[in-house]
Amino acid sequence: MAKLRNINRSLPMQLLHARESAMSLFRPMLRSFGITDQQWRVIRVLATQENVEAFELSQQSMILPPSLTRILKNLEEDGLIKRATYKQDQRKVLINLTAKGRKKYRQVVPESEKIYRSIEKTIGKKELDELLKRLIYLNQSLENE
Amino acid sequence: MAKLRNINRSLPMQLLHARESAMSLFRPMLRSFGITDQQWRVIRVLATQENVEAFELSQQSMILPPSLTRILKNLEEDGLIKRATYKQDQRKVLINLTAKGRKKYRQVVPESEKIYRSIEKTIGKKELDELLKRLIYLNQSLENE
DNA sequence: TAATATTACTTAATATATTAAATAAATCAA
DNA sequence: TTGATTTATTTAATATATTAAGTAATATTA
Repeated sequence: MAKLRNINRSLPMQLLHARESAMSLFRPMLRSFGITDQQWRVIRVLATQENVEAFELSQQSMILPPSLTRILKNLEEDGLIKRATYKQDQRKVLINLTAKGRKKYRQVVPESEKIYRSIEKTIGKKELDELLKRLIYLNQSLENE
Repeated sequence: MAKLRNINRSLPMQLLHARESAMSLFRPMLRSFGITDQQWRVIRVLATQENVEAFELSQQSMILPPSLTRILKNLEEDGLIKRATYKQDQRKVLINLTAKGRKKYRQVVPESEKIYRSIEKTIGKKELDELLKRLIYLNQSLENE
């Protein structure tokens, strides 16, 4: 039978594995704050920018527009974000954190950093930097395909 | 306000980005064969082993048991896999590819390898090997946390 | 050996992912 | 300036992810 590379040599599988290994460290913490992984991705983007358009937010949080629509609906119901239509272009939606959303961000940040530093300690800062550098290079390379 | 590391320095985000960049190259091909990413993960595990237990398959395909239950149901309906209960332990389910499933595997493998080689060409074999090595190291390190 | 605990898997409920189609506002072209 | 096209977002439909709870079979233990 035709043979495929071993699963250990599969880049997509190793990336999935690594992502899961990493997120499994953050997930319980995020849940303890009542938010999902994706909600946190949205919040952290909004924490450093104001009046972010949905498409821009979609890109930065790596969440496709249809998923983002629902996530924003839930975050809005929870009072963490608010939407406003952009007057100059009524198609666009501008999104911002509410005071409650910013508070949530401030609460999560130190816990997140704590976990991140424990990862850094486990594999070593040098190794982590090296890995990040190569991931960024991969992302840039595959983007211009 | 408390500040979080830039998103470019976030390992989980870069891993997600990389995974998406990679999968976006494979996805259209898989869809053209009528299978999802996850179905392909299941099929490729089954292609090299017989009578795989559900839990084992779950581990190797990186799919949680509840998701796997549904995926197996769909694959069974499509006639690509078959389930059998293990006589010695009636709790267990043994899963195998059908002839149709093996045919699907044989059809996808060369296309998959083609894409993989194009990635290899884009970022360079050496760089890819280096990245894989570091990902495997990360996975092993985080596993024993 | 009957009560209890564990194991392997499935169901259920809610959230997200993916693809296609729909909608409404803005832009373009004849 | 109106009809066609594009843009930004949402709906819809199906598939998967996550967590908790349920079920049936097996293993343990008093």
